[in-house]
Amino acid sequence: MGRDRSLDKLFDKYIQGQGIFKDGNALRPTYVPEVLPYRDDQMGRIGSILGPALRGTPPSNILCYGKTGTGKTVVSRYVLKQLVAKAKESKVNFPLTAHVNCRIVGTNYRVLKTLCDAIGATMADGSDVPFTGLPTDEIRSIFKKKLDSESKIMVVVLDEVDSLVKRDVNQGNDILYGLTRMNSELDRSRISIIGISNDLTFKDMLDPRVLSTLGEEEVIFAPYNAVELKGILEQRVEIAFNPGVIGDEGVINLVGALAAQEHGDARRALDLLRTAGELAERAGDERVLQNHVRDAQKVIERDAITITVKTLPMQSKAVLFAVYVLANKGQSDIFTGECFNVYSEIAKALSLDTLTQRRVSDLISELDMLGLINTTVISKGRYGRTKKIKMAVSKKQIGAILDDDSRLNKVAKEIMS
DNA sequence: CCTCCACCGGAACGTGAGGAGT
DNA sequence: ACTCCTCACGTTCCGGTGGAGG
Repeated sequence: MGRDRSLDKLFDKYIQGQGIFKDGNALRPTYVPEVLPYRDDQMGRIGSILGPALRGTPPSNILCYGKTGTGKTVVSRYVLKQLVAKAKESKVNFPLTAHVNCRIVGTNYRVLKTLCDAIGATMADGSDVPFTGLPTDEIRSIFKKKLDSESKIMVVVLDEVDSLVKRDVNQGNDILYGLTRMNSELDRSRISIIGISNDLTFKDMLDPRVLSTLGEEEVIFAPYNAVELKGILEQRVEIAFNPGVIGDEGVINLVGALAAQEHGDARRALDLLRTAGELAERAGDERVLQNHVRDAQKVIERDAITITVKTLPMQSKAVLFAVYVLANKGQSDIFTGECFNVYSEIAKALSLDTLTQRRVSDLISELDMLGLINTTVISKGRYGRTKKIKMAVSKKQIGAILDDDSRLNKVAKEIMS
């Protein structure tokens, strides 16, 4: 088989490390850099709250607030890392730490399981605590016993705690209450908790008893402004890309500007930069240019839409499909009534239950909230009052995604005619 | 100025699935 | 194995309404 010359050259670049990326991980959300710019206030606050741990005094619990991509997670990780390093260096009893993402580990049991793993708590026979099967009480006491035997202070970071409470108000409160109460059941060890939330209103859902202990200290994370975003990007570019790949100052400015529109979301900015880099790499370009960034934004947005549409319940898909069909007929003004009629046909063709118009009206509102369509309530005077519906994303894309669904695909043709 | 359309959107209720408690 | 709760998803019922046409 003959060798493809351009591929050959492309692969060479990887072998010689001459590609776009030097270390793409530096652009991932989990990366903790050596230096964290612009968050001195927050680091100082958290540091001074946790500081007493070095003298063996249990620190207060902390709640961190701020929108997505404002550095809450990375700051807490960073401070804990430094704290442990300092303690080891000074030969004092160093604290234990654990980081739990509550959006992923959503139940009491699994939170405890994560904590057990973090401190190496095991079953009586020395094997790991099982994923499931134990009564929650038992895993709780295993954890307690092990922690107490360590005579240490443990700092637990509960990332995205709000999702815990949102999923199940009662259970969420139980978990938090159980953790905060544990201190009174421990003899030689202490737990302190750092809760991270991007929802300010989440405090309202907390049980007052939980709130009073958990919210002893609060740290607010303001969004990054455009200048700060630029600084962060420059720092990461150094680590992530090979020299000269981002030659153009405009690239960073553009990424910063686009992310600043999204309330200064640093995660978004880094994501954008990474995707732009990947696009450049895939295209075989040697440098990342502004058009790669623009393309990257489109790719990210398109992926987000694809995921929302694909994960839609079947009924909602049918409603969306109805809007799509009407929009494809060249109508720009679609009203609830027509939409419902078309939906009914689709539902019949799909042998789906036909929902009532009232329910469909709610589904339409949901699609609106997801940003897939736009609706406005208007009055047609004599001819009633209704919602005017418009597609909010490109017809082509929606068409392609819905066409991908085998069930919809089958009925698509007969409906469209 | 009044009417009256075609729907909006709140409220209360029904149902089946799934989890916790016992 | 059993009941009891809770929740998501739907339904039924209904009062409310902006403005074109009379």
